[in-house]
Amino acid sequence: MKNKTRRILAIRKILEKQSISNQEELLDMLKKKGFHLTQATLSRDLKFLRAGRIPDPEKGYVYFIPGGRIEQENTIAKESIPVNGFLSIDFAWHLGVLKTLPGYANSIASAIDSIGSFNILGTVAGDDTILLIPREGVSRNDVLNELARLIPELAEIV
Amino acid sequence: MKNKTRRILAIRKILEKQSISNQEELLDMLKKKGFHLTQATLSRDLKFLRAGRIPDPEKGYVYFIPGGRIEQENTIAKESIPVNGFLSIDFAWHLGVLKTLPGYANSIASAIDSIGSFNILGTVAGDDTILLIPREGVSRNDVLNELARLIPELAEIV
DNA sequence: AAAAAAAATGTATAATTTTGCAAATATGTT
DNA sequence: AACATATTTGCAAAATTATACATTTTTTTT
Repeated sequence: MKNKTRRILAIRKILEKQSISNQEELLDMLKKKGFHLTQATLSRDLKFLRAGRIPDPEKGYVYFIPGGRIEQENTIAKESIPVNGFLSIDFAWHLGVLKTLPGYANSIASAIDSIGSFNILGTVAGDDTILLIPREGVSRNDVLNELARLIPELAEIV
Repeated sequence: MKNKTRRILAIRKILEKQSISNQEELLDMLKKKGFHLTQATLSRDLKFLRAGRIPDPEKGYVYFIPGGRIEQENTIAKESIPVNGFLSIDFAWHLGVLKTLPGYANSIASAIDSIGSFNILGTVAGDDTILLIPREGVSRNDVLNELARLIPELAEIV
């Protein structure tokens, strides 16, 4: 099934970059890229991707993928940003969840790791979220106090 | 030629209000409204209007007019935008673990974040896996219900 | 108003896309 | 591994959409 996945990603990439006006055309491109499939499968792939087709003055009709989510994220960022990108922290059970500006999670997480706190077992960072795992028996306040060394804003709420 | 104009407007109005999945269907509606035309003309009208068609979980395929109802839902939208690439969800303890197609985790996670659910504290995305942290006291079903807004497939199992 | 030009439409058909079904692959279970 | 389940895919055919061409209708020009 890895095949389908790679293909789907390739299709998305192609559609985002070029103007494709029918499936036959896209099929050729995919074949040149080494994918082996039929038009029927391609039709299903496009459905899976929710790729639509819209009339176009130039090419007659053109396929497109709705939702450029990735681009939107890029524009949202970089604005009223606190220097370090930290946004908030919450706890659920024993876990801490930090929210950051998109793309900041890793650097903040690694900063947290670097303080080598005995109280903080480790962190897992995504793009804009950090999962923080405290050692057993460590209170939320303990964690907040540790973090306050890195994140001044926290000093106020501890 | 006044005819064409009235018809074009009627088509636009219909497409903005209802989900039409093919030209035959739209043709019937127009005929009931007193317009007399063939599918060929309708095809030309749709091209004139730049009306596109995109895959839809409900009706298979749905026509839309750029700038109209669906388009807005898909682009701007505070409303739920269906996401692609979702594969499965499981729970371990209080944590949800979503599997996605490779490379999709981040976009789906960010879609989840964007609905701003009080129930969902945050997510952490890898390449094809998302860790979802619910707020304390939130049930699995609560989470599933939130997610169903983004992932139509979930509506069935909730 | 007649002639010429342009636009709109239907018919028939071509082009394109979708899908039912069966076979092949892959995944999950015991 | 062997069996059961589920997913993916190709093939062929159906369904849908687009268009070449001829004809009619509308608009413009004289």
